[in-house]
Amino acid sequence: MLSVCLCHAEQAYGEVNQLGGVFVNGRPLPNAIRLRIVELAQLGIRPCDISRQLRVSHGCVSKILARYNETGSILPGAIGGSKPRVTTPNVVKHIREYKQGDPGIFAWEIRDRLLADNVCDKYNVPSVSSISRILRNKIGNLSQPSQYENVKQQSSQPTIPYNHLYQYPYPNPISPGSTKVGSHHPGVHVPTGHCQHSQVLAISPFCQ
DNA sequence: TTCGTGACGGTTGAA
DNA sequence: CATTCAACCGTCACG
Repeated sequence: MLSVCLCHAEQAYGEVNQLGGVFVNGRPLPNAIRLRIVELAQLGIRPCDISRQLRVSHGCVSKILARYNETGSILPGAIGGSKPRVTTPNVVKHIREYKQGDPGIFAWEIRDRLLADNVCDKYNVPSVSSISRILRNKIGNLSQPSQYENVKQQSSQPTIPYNHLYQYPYPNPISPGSTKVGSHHPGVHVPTGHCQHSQVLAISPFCQ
């Protein structure tokens, strides 16, 4: 019971599951635990045992392991936000082109051109304020915004990959979070490294 | 017994 | 600035 690392006031709150484990409803498990799940699995421990040992539901263990096998990342998916409704990648691309062709162009002019060029129709053309926001947020310095349209990659490496404020113990920069496809060696690439020799089960190499 | 799955109640964050 | 709402979360229970 008192083996859990409550080091700090951390997120000592939350709810307790059937196995006695602490979790925060709606929030991802801490990276430290996600990492342990993968590590134990690589050690040959069965998912059902991992579940009991870490007190994480087997459904969750199953999900995290499956995701790791697929993407090579232990990180949770991107939560929140909303998909572009009118601001599709294609629209953004055109706006960028218009802006590059005429840096002094007004948002309303861009809007007109989107319609004129049939990039959008009157039902899905972005509002002028949306266009302004696009110019500000996505285009900003139109110096050399990389030609390729990495549809959803662009926001993956601004600063820290995940949770800057959320009080998760962040032991190490697991997989860079973004370039998931990079390591397609599931089962060879667990970013251990810091778990020296001490038994992997020690729960608090990184409290705090 | 183990494990995949999906409903559920929850949080997040770009638009 | 506040609101929307679709994305993801982990747990639980079923099969």
